[in-house]
Amino acid sequence: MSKKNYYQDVFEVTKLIPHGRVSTYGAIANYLSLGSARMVGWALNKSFVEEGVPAHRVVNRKGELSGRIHFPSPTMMQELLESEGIEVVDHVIRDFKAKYWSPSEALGED
DNA sequence: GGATTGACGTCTG
DNA sequence: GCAGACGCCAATC
Repeated sequence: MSKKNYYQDVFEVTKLIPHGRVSTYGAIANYLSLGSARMVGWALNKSFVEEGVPAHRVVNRKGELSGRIHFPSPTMMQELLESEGIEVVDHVIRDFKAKYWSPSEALGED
């Protein structure tokens, strides 16, 4: 079994998100060719079983913390993002486009 | 084993 | 430009 499960790939990509950056479900889904952004969200739902997965850095295309409700605390996600220097207003990332990080950037990380 | 749901995204009206 | 509906694919009930 050299190939990991698709959600394991989601964990890996999510872990690759730099500090102070955020990514979207669609970007990861597109990068992993999952075909559905929902798969990413569902996979991240299991991310709690896996440690070291900054699921709080993953938001929807609108930059909204749509998954905050699945966290131990609905404010934990925002607190974590603010702790990384990401401004969050009304559960929405400010300058989301500027904080946006694409998994493709991991290729030329260097 | 079928129907529903789900941390979303894109299209059409 | 905003709102509503549909599609994705897998897991859970």
